[in-house]
Amino acid sequence: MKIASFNINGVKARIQALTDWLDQTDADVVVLQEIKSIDEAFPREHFEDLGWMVETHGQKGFNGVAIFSKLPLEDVTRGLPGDDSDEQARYIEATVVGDKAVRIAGLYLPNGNPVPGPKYDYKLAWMERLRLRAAELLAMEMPAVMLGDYNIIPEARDAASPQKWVDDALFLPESRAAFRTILNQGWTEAIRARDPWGTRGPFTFWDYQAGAWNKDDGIRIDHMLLSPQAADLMQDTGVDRDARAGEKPSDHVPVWVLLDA
DNA sequence: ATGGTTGACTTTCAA
Repeated sequence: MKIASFNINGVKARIQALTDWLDQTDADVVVLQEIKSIDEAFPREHFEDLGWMVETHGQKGFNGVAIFSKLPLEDVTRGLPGDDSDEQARYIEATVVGDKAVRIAGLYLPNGNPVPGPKYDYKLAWMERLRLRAAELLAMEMPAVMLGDYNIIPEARDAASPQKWVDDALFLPESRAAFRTILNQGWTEAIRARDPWGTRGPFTFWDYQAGAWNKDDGIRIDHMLLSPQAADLMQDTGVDRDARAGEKPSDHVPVWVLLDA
């Protein structure tokens, strides 16, 4: 079972680029972030006609997540537990049944800028709720993957120019500590499991501004966390960097992990 | 060089 994540930065603007990428990936399951669409306006039939089962959790204008699958989906839930007053659409879960059942959580973690302020407070509060949900997923003792746009630069080597990010919500010590606390529950970060000693990158995001892509001035903020039962099944993982070089690209590229499941 | 670009959806915010 190949599982991928892609922050598409608007499904309407990205329908061609997303369709082209889906056509050449051999993923079985794809989680999407920043669909920037309400459920009723999502081009569901376009993707269903391409063979995908489509589950969305959208909102007007911003945010919004989705799961596409070519395998059966069960027990779909929308929203991150822990705050009934939270109206931002950033989290969706489903169980995908291949040779084995895998619980998939697709997430779009808050950006948190500017710091300090209510947006940063919301980011940290959201991460605390994610920590609690992550512990519940681990307690299931089944293959589980939490993946998406974490808006966290875990370490200096995950940025081409780390000094540019020292005051940014993506790289502040409190943000990184909250991410590390979740990891230390027992999750395995897929990319680092493949390449634990890598010195720089691989990057998953390049700003549209200031020629960041042409200078390879990127950061690694899209992550895949595997439960121990999922980590035991990992066969390969990677980043589809070429997606940033196409026509009208997203500012993120897809990341993926292959499980023996 | 304190800029620059993109998307959704409106005269501006979010990233």
